[in-house]
Amino acid sequence: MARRAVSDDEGRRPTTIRDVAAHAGVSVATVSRILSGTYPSAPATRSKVMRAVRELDYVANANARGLAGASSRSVAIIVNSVVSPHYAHVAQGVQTQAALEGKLCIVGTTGGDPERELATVQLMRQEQAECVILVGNVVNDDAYRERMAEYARALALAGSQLVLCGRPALGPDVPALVIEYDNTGGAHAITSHLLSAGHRRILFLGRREGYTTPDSRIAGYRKALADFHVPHDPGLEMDGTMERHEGYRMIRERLDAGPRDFTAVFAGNDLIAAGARQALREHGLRIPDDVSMVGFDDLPTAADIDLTTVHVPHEELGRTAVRMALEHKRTKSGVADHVMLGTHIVVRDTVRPFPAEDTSL
Amino acid sequence: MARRAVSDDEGRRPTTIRDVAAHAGVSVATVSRILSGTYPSAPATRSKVMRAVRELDYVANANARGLAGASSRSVAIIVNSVVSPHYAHVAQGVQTQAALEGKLCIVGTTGGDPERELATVQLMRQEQAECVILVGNVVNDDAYRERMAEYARALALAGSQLVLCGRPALGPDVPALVIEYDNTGGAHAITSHLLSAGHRRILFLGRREGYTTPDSRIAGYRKALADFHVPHDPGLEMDGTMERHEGYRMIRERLDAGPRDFTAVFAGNDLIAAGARQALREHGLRIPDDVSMVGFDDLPTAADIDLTTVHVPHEELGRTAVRMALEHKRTKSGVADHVMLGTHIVVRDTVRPFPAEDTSL
DNA sequence: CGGCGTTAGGTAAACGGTTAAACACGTGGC
DNA sequence: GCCACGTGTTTAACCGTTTACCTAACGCCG
Repeated sequence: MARRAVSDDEGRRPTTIRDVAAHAGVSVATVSRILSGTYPSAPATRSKVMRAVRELDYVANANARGLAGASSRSVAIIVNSVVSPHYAHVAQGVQTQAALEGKLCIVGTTGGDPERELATVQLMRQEQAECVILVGNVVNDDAYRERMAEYARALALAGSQLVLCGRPALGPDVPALVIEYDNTGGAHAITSHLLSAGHRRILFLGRREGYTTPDSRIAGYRKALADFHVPHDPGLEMDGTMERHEGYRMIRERLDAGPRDFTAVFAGNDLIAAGARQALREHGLRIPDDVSMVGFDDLPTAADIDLTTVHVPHEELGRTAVRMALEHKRTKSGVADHVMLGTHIVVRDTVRPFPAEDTSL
Repeated sequence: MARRAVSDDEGRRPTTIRDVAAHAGVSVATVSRILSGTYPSAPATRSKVMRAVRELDYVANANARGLAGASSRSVAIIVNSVVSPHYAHVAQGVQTQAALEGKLCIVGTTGGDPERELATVQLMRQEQAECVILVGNVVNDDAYRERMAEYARALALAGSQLVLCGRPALGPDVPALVIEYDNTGGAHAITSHLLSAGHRRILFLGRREGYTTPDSRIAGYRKALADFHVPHDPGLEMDGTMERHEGYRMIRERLDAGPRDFTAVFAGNDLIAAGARQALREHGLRIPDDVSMVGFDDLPTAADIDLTTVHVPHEELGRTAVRMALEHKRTKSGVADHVMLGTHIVVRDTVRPFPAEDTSL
C-alpha cells in the first residue's frame, strides 16, 4: 500500500532507506549497517546494496540520522562578519579542519551585536552542533559573560562544546575551550620596533575601552612605552573601531585639529592602517618618509601597502579550535583546554629611523 | 519509569519536549503547538508552558523538527574559498538574507575542485538544505555540466533548489535558478575606458580558457577592441588564475622576457591588479604615470590602491540568490528563473590618457 | 434541557533513520 | 547426535518532533 497512490511525477517523495532495502531485497537494518560501514557484511550483500543505492540515487537524510543517534554532526562558527578578513581567515581554518574531520560547517554572523551573538548560540544548540566556535573581539562585560557561561553549561549538557577563539576565558569553572593568540605580546613587540627606531610620539589608532582585542593590544603598547621609559600620553590614543574608514576618520580629525604631534602611527589593525594611510597621503604626508606606520593582523592588504605589522595565525586559530573541540569530546577532558598561539612581527617597509632629540634611553 | 535511573549529573540527557509537557502539566502536542505559535491557545496554558520552557532551558531539537516535517530549514552555499573577497562578499549577502528569512546558513568550500564541488552538493542534499547556492567561476566542461544537471534534478525532487550564482545556466530544462552579473558588459566598458584614453596596447592578465568568468571577461575585452577597430593581438593575453601572486608572476615574466610592449594593463580581477602593481613598481614603473591599469570586481583592495575597476554587486548577488530561491519554492515557478545584474565602472586614479601615435579611430 | 457549533487540549501515527537483541544457519568438538 | 558457537540478517524499539484526527467542556439557542 503506497503512501501516495497518485502518480504525479512532480512532487514524488525522495527515496528512503526502505526503498533501497526493497530494491536490494534485504532488510532496512542491513542497508543502514552497510552504509555506515561499521559492521561485518557478506560481500555479495554489500554489492547488492551498493548497486541499489546507485540506481536509486539514494542519500541518507541527515536529520533522521542525527535523530537516531549517529554522532557525526556539524561544527558551528559564529563571527562578526564574513567579509572582514580577520574573521574570514579564521573561518577558512575552521572550514578546512571540519572538512578534514568529515563534518560540515554552519556559520552565523552577529554584526558585533552581543544580543545577536547569544541568540545565534541558541540557534546552534538547536541545530545540535558538535561544537560552537565564537570568534574574536567582544565587549568585556560581566552580565554578558555570565550569560555566555550559562550557555556554555547548556551546550556541555547537550553534549556540545563551546570554544572561544581569539578572546579571553569566561571564568575558572566554565566548560569552554579557549584558543587565544598573543595580542599583548605582539603589540609590545611592534611598539618596541618603533621605539628602537627612535620614535617617541607614537599615535595609537583604535582604542575601544571594554573590548577585549583593542584592550589587550593597547596594553602591549603601553607596556612597551614603559619599558623604554617613554612617558605615556593618553592624548596619543584615539578611539575608534577596527574598520578602514575609522582609520581614515581618526587621522583626518587629528590633522584637522592642529599641527602633527606624532612621528609614527600604530594602527590597531591593518584595515585601520590602510584607511589611515590614505588620509595621511591626502594630507601630503608620505609613509615612511614623513611618518612611520605599523599595523596588526598581517592581512593581505598589509602586503599591498608594504606594511610592517604583526602576524596573527588566523587559519591555525580556526583549525586548532575545531581540532581541540573534537579531541576534547573524544577523550573526556584529557587535553589542555586553553592554548595561546604566538604572534611575530613582519618587517616590510613602513618604518624609518627617527633621530631622537632626547635619547633618554 | 525513567530511561536512566542513574543520577550522574555529567551525562544527563538534554531536556525534551516531553519534560516540558510534564513540567507544565499539559500534553506534548500542546507544547509543540504553542511553541510553533500556529494554533489558538488559552493564555493561561500558554504562560504555563512558556514558564516551563524557561525554567528547563529547553530548546527544540532541529533534527527532530526537520524530520517531522516542519519546513524551516537551512540555506547552503558552496564557494571556492571563504577568504577570497569575491566569495566572501557573496557569502555575506547570502548569510544576511538567510538570517532575514529566519534560516541559517551552511557553507562548503571546494578549493576550485569540481569533484569536491559535486561531493559537497551531495552533502547539502543529505542535510536537507532548502536551497543550494553555487558561487562563481567554474570549469566549462560538458561532462561536468551534465553531472551537475543531474544533481539539480535530484535536488528538485527532494524539494530543494539549485541556484547558480555568477555562472552561466546549465541548460534549457534543468531546474536551476541563475543569478548572473554582466562580466562581458563590464569588461567591455572598462576596456573602452582605456581605449578612449588613447591606449592601444592593453595587456590582459588572467586568461584561463574553459573557465566561465575569465572567458566572459576576455570576451568583453576583445569586443571592445573590435569596436574601436584595434587589431587583436593574442600575444597580449596572458594566462593565469585569479590570485594576487599570479598577477605578480605574469608581470614579472612579461618584463623579464623583453622590452615593455604595452601601455595599459587590464587585470582579470582586483587581486591580480594588486599583484601586478607590485611587480610593476619593482621594475620602477609608476601607475598611472608610466602604465595605466584597471581591474575588475571593486574589492576593498581596489580602494587601497586607487584602482579604476568594474563594480560587481557581490552582496546583492547573494541576497538575490536566497530571495529568489525561497520565492521560487513558495510560488511554484511563477517568477523569473534567470536574472542578470548590471555592473558599472568605478573611476579612480590608475588611468592616464596616452597620446596615440596612430589615431586610426 | 438536549443538540450543536466552537474551542482547547489529548492521542497516536508518522518522519527516516540506528542499533540492541533475537534469530537462522552452517560448523566443528565431544 | 547434540550442543555451543560464530556469522550475517531480520525484527522491533527507539530518537524528539509535528500534526491529523478525536474528544471533553462550554456556552447558546430553540
